[in-house]
Amino acid sequence: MKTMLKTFSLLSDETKTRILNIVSTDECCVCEVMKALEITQSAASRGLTALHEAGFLDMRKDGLWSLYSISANIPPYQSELIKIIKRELQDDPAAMRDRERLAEARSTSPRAASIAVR
Amino acid sequence: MKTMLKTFSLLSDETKTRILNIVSTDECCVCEVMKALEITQSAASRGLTALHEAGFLDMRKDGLWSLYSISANIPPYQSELIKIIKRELQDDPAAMRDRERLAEARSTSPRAASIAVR
DNA sequence: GTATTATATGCATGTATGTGATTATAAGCA
DNA sequence: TGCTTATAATCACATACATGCATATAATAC
Repeated sequence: MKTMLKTFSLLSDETKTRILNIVSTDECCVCEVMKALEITQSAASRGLTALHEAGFLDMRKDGLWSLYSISANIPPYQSELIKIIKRELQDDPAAMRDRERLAEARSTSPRAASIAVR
Repeated sequence: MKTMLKTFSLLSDETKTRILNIVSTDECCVCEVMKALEITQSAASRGLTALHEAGFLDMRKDGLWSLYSISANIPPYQSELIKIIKRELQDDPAAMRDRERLAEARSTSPRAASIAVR
């Protein structure tokens, strides 16, 4: 029960929910999340770390970048929560701007080249 | 988005989650919830009121009693959240005791008679 | 080597919220 | 009219936590 409560607590925070929403689409580094959500580097890093520790996100290092993506092995209830969030944020104005700014950040960041290669 | 975040915040609290879990089975009055969870009357009333205001529970008055039950018309995502909670708490020790004490409270409370009639 | 970039973390602060104790309201009963 | 029971609301307090700022760490480039 404790784990589930912690998860709900995590998702009751707007920043973490918005982060989860954009990372659920594509693997992101910290500075992309920071630019997409227009939040400080500190907030982006902490939000991603928390989602990683809660089991939502995988993390891998690539040079200077820490890359976060939806965890491959996720408990069923977390997977259902992600679905709920993605559906609710589909038409949300703030979330839509997040997605736009993420695309913009991706196309101009130093990572753009390596992303294009994938 | 705000509504969903508020809902997650609500469910990140153990008391409210346990309340929702037992009320999702049967209509309950405040004092039954209080006895089932072994919490104060204050905590039981506040938890039920919060779940009612969030749209999870309906409330009706019957004499001295305030009776709460799962809301008839509930948004899809809330209904999914209830399913998740019920599944996670199925084998939870604390939740199992809650259910046992609820049955006990129901069989001995002044409401026992009116329940039996239903 | 130094400089730059990306990320993580320690610290202090403000806000939100859960809690018990108490009080208020109100219905039913003698 | 009291008296009891059930519930809700107010209050003061404590805890949890999200945040920005500053700093630390680490990898890459020059």
